[in-house]
Amino acid sequence: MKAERTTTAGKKPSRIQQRNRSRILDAALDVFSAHGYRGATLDQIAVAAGLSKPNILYYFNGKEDIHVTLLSQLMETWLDPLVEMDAEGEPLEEILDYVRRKLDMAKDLPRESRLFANEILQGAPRMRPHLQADLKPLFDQKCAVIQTWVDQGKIAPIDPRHLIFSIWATTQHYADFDAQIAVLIPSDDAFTGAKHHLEETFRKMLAPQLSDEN
Amino acid sequence: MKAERTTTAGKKPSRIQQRNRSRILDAALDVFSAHGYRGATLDQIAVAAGLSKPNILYYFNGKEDIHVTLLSQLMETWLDPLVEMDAEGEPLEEILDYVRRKLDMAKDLPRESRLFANEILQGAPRMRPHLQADLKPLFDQKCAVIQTWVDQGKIAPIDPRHLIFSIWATTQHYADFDAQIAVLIPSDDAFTGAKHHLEETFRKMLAPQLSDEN
DNA sequence: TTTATTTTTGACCATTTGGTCAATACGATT
DNA sequence: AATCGTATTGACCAAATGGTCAAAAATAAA
Repeated sequence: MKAERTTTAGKKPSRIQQRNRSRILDAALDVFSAHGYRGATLDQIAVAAGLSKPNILYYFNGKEDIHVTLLSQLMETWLDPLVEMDAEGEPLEEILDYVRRKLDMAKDLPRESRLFANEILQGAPRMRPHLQADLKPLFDQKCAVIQTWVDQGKIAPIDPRHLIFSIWATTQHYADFDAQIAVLIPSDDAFTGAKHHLEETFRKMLAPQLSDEN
Repeated sequence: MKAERTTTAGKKPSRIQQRNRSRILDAALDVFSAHGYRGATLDQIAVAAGLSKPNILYYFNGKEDIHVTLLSQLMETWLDPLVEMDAEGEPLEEILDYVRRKLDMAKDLPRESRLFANEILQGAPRMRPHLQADLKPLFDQKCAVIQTWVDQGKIAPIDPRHLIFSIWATTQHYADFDAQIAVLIPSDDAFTGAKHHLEETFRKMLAPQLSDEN
């Protein structure tokens, strides 16, 4: 029976273990997000982490194990902004806040955004289970919430599913397609301009039809 | 001096040559768009093309040559919808038509969309020159056109650059993130729903401020 | 039918890459 | 200081992969 200190750590992770595992994960995030799964090599990750390759295999069962660990961790962070959207809050502000959180995320966590994008682009081979188990229920639930807002006339009649897709697409675009954007506009402008633009855009998109709203 | 029948074909390409080159490119589009540059192998491309690996190296100078050829060809197709946007046309309709063309493109050419997305995600290592030389000037020119429409009050005041980004993001999203969308909604609905949603969205976004328009 | 030219391929190669392993260095506990 | 479990690594390995090449087919030209 193997030691197996990776998947389900038998006991408590030592100080040094915790430090090295997170070093590796951070390095791997760099490399995977920049080159994709196949494009990343253990040697690159090792160098970036400041550890030897065998040492990395001491902390993780293999390349895929690192990648999966990364994606699993990411999922939580990734869904959080949507989780926070409150059914009890003021509809328009709730959605606009969601957009803001998503855009901040693209700005502050571009590596994570690209890691995710890469995985989905390749058909989500290692992530579909997570999507099914975690994203789908949350998505359905929040769609229902938005639908009630629509039904109550609090926001314009809109398909909640495509609204969410639009939010994902427009915000993540600034992280995922950064290389293209950098060619087209001064890169420092991008996020400040985007913030204003998206705020205005979604405000107009969601403004309830003029009639007798409360 | 080498034969060099790849880059700048010295003479006229024979029937068989033309057929095989396009077979290879089509197969490569499949493989590259599905696995990314590094993830794709010459063997996969060879099998998909129904040719032997050495035979493929007979028609192209190497893996990178195939990839670059593909990207170069794609660029033209990819920019076309934006090229067609007519400065003389009716502003709102011109932009909405652009959105429609872009969405049709995501629907009909998902492989191309993913190939492009993959390349940009990796930092556009092989495409930045093309972006600078082809995309940038076109982008600037069309931004100027849209800006005049804004200045004339024909459409709502909006940053043309971010408007275009939003169009790219929302349309390409349906091709690039297909794997995710397929988990969330019945896949056949996606594009029809998207068409209506995006039409409404951009119509609202661009509706000129209510005042005395012509 | 010959001859010249273009295609095609089996057999190889050098490198890269994910992964193993025995041996060594290290750190805490007694 | 001796001991024991934890960390670390140099040396390897097998498989995968991009690419080469000389020889054989196939095709076109004479």
